[in-house]
Amino acid sequence: MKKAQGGKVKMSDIASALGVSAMTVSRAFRGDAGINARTRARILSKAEELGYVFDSTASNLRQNRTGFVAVTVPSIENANFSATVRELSRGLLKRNIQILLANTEYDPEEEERLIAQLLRRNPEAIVLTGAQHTAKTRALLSKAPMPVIEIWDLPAKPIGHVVGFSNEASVRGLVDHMVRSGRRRLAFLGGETAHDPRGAQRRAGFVEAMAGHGLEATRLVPAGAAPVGMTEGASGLELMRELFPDTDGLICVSDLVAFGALAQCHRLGVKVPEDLAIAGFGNYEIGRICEPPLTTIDVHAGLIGSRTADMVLGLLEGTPPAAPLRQVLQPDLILRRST
Amino acid sequence: MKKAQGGKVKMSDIASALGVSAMTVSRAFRGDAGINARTRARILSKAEELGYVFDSTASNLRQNRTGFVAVTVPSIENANFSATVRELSRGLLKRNIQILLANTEYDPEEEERLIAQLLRRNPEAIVLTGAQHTAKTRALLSKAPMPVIEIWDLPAKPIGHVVGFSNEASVRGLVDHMVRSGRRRLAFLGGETAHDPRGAQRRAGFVEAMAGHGLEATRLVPAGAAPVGMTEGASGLELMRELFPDTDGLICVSDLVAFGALAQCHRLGVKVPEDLAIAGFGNYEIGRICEPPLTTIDVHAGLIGSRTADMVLGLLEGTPPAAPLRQVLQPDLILRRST
DNA sequence: CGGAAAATAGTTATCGATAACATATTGAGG
DNA sequence: CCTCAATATGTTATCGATAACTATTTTCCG
Repeated sequence: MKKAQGGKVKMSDIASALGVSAMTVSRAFRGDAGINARTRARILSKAEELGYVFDSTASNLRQNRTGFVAVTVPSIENANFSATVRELSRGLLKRNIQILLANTEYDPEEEERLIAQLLRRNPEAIVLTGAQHTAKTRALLSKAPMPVIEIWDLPAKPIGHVVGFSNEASVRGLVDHMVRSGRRRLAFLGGETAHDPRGAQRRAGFVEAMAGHGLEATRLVPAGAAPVGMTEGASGLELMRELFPDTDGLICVSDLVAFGALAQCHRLGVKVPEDLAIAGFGNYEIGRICEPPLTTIDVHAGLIGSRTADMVLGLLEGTPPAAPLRQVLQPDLILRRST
Repeated sequence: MKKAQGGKVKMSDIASALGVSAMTVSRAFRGDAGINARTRARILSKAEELGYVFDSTASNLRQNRTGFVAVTVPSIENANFSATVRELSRGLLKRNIQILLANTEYDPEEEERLIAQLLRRNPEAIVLTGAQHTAKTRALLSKAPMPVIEIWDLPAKPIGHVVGFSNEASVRGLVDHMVRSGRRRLAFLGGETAHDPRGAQRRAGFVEAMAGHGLEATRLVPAGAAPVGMTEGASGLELMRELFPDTDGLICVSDLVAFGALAQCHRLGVKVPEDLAIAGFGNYEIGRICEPPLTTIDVHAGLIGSRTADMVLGLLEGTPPAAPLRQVLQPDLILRRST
């Protein structure tokens, strides 16, 4: 039942059908103040009758506004990132702004290609998850006319605005907790690759925090290339027991990895937390449900999204701020029975 | 370092800088055949020098092509849907087509609002996850000039094209397996609400399959409104034990729910599969890792995405098919130790 | 009732790239 | 040296909505 007839209905069609001008129709659609209520009603009803669909491409060109925001994420399959995207999307919906989504697959080169594509579309703002970019990406974006927001990290040299938290400091909270409860032989699982900057920061935070307690952070277990998930957690636990059999506390780069390790402990008869304390990162739903539930860091992934949405809307409506905005969120330590 | 200078660089600026026409610049950018290689090189290098960024809004208007596809999902946080989106995105990237994403939050009214918005943007195609729509949505889409594809279901009255699988038939496979292994007092957890049509179909499939074995499907346990996850699985198991304590096999509306139930069994000392067999749906990563790993149905969520991408590309390039396309995928039964 | 302000609507030009058509240049063959 | 085709480039009009400006009608006051 596709519209077979050639010409599509446009504003001027409605206008001539009613003997008014196209401009009046345009005004009616935008709810412009200076238009007679009855005229407006006639226009809207005629539009409905003709099956008119507003064409935003024309409007986009004329107004130099597109009404969407470009968003890159390493992987939309990660529940943390998708929570951010969801809240971002929900927040932007208040102003009818939509999201143009791109997956970088944890690859800065791919990110560069995607951003080059996205820029051509004139998004109202560009939101980047992560702070690791190629030089060319940085160059492109620093010249871009729209706001750029890096989220999920606290870059030392931000391109524009920032909504993030400190991965290092968050891990410190976990280490402190483990040490406080008597564990000394701590290991960290994951985050060894340059390809996963957030994981690497968490691992760096681990090393740093251990040093703060006068402990050596020698128990660093690799988990492979990002994205690492439950599968890598399970195999990683085996590797840990092989390399550092005396470990009494394990901090994992994410709850998914921690759960994989926990499940493997189950299979091997390792008691958690008696034999081994396990902590995750990210406060995924699974950490709340599994047995024992996981001690973790809640990074407030959804909040990052909603705060970003608020920041975008603020930037679009108000006057540009003198200095780039930087919003630092405080993750929370969540203590559960796995430690 | 924002571009402070007023005017943005456009094709005609490059053109006049080189003493050629804007048309030639346009041709150079699109790699048009009839253009001198040296001219083209000069244009591209001058564009680089001036920091030119192609403006697709103008191109969109003139060519009546936008280069993006609108996609609605109930929730991007669901790993199954996000896998579909990822593969869809990946597949469309081959032709530089991007995704405009919208979350319906499992609400047909919200879907209607979103689709009305998305339509104004002239997407090249519209992909809807799910087949439950309001009458107005159906009306809007059946008049829409671009291809419409419903995925993840096999609607009786499709709007346009379809890439999906049968939820009912898939659950039948699980029931058959349970019955074959001697279980008779089977329960189904979830899918009772009209708000979650896929869950409802799975539950209907359960009832149907039980009837096929001459068994009564009286053990239907509600899990609450979509989205249901691990939390509802855990509470649902308790409810099941209260309502139907003699149950010996539990089929859950998803792996997440099944895992929640499994974790609760752990806590209550219920042995799986000895006391209770548990099966999930969707083949999420968690089902492979948890202990015991879950019997489930692999619906090939990623494949749905890549097949949809192929279908979209085919529809955009070739001549429109005489009849709407309908691609039916076959989910696989995956047997693991939880049953 | 006169006149100014407010309310309402119309005209024209424009956003930037590109389709469609027109023109200029080159080169090969006779 | 000329013709015709192939190659390379230029001109003009256009996609559809809307900003900026102008014109008309109403309203409301002294």
